[in-house]
Amino acid sequence: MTRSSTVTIKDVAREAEVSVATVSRALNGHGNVAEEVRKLVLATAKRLRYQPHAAARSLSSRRTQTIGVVLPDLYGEFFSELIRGIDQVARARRQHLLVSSYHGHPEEQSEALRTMRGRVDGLLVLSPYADRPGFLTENLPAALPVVLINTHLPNTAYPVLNIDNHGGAMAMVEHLVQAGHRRIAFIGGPEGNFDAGERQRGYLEAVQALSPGNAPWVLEGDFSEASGYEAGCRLLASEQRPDAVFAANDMMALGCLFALNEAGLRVPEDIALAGFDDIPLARFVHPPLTTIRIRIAELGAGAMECLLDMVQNEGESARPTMVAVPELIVRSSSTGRAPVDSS
Amino acid sequence: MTRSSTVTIKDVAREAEVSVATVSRALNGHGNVAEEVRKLVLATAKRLRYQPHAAARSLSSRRTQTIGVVLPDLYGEFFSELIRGIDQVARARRQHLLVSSYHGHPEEQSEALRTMRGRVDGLLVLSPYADRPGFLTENLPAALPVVLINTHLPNTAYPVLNIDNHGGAMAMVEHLVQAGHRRIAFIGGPEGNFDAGERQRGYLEAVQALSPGNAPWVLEGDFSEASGYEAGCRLLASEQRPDAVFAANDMMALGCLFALNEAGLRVPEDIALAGFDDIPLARFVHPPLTTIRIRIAELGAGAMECLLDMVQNEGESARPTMVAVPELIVRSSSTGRAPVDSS
DNA sequence: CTGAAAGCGCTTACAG
DNA sequence: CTGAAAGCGCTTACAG
Repeated sequence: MTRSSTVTIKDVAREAEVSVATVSRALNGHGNVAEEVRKLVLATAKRLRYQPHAAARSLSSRRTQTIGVVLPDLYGEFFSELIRGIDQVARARRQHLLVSSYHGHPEEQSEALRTMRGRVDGLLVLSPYADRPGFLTENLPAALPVVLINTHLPNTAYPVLNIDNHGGAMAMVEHLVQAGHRRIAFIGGPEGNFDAGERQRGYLEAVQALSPGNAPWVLEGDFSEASGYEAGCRLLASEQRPDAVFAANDMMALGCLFALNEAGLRVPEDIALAGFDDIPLARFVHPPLTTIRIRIAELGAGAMECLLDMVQNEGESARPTMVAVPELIVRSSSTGRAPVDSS
Repeated sequence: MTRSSTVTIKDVAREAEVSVATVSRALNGHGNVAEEVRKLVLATAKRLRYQPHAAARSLSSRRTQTIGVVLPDLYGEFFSELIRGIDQVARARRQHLLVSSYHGHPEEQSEALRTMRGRVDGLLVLSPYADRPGFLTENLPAALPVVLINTHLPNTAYPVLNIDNHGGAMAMVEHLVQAGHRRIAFIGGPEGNFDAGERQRGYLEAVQALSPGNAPWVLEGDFSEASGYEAGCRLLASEQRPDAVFAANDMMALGCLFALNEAGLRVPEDIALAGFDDIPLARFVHPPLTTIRIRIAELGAGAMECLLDMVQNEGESARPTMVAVPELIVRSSSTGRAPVDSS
């Protein structure tokens, strides 16, 4: 009556009347074991409900079969989606996932990185602090494979998977112009936010390229619904209304929509509206919101694939920087025609 | 120039000119180390950027500082919230989180449980298969502390944290009755779903107790928006309309709302409506939906606290079954008065 | 208070 | 193909 908790490789060896080395080899599928013996060992292990002790195996094999995922938070749709993608790949490739979130100070995060030693074969990192000099290199073993997600870290040796915010914003402006809108205002995101900056840069470039007669028109915002509402009010107070408003994220677009509704303007007949992110709410509001969708799960899955390739190839970085391509989602908030006289 | 990846306790010992035993004791805060020596060791470890190897430590100390979280999925608001609560406690108590999701067959899940050996000090389990005989006991070391979440497993030795679906449904019916509604219809959830069953049981009991003159009125549903819509249509086709509709979840309530809107009925003036779950959308629809909120993050946090107490107390189950208390969220979909002549 | 040594449960050259 | 043995990097009785 051995309890499953205490069955070790020794027990299996004794029971099968072979050495522990042979048990190890048979269980790990090393070719050099006689077929007879292999079968016996496997059967014995199964009968005894033997389960290798992960820590012991890690210690001698230097492999943990575990990937660490370092995120700023575990909450919300973005991270939920990201983890879903990561988890899919992890399961398919039989890896465990050690998640580590932090919120606090950089020191706390450094600590989180350091305690990963001996726990993981590689690390997926999404951190606002990743671009600090030494943050990664000083806290991580030099040999540990690392893949960065949505991190702006130029000249790094680590592969980085980013979201093409710039391209997404350009695609949106292009759509709005094609729909007949000329004067397109933009509600920006928080100062210093990289995603927000890239979206704005895309807007500015696209307007210049596709609607050169109209000067860009940028309103301040901070990604909150309230800031979108305020921007909408400012827009309404201006002497000449734009044909369309493009908000740097959906929440601000919804706030703006609220302001437009209050003022009795119809969307998209009087003014078109677009956002960025494709949050679940986007398709439930009236009118449903044109926006940019990012396949976040795919981003996570891609990062995980890349990382596992590195782990298997002993750190040889398989691919360089990659990018998640955003997708334009056209809904009715933008499909109305712009006033003909506006061009 | 030792690289941080290769600094071991031996290096620290050599550098500080003490034994590895002393280094270990100093680093782990065991009292029996001279203050002088302790300081020297700590300084040396810091200077060398020493980081203990987790697997080695686990192997000899039989502690991993890691809790395994076994969930059916990592996706969606429920799991996102649950993990958030679990993570909060984990961080506060300096534990790592090994997440394991599965979707597939019970065998796959058994395998997931078994590979936890040597990786975790305890397990948080939310599994539709947990009530199968032997599913837990046969795949887990008998000594491993386990806490079950939202699992219907009677007579188990494991602590279980459940959601009080029954009480929540009763509270909702009570609210509707107090708001003046008498004939209250119920849209049920999927056959065999425990949560759905409990909600329905709560509805039936409360109607019998609080509105004895009116027979219960249960419509079929399966938690999908579409099934809520269909139920709404069936309701509209019946000869006598109910005063209120209570759907077993919010998605069905929204589907029902859509059907009522189509038919030109006003909510709550013509018919009141309520759901269960308090999904984010619930407060954004018109009218905002009265519903039941479950503090999922608190559920996760409570489970984690309970589990960590068990781990620290060597498996002594601190508390028995506990329950997450739902909260009634009254919004305008239910606040209208029922027709006076209906009672 | 400190050190030498055994041991945790595996894997993996090294011989044969 | 197989086994004896060293070793992975720690912790922890056991002596002193």
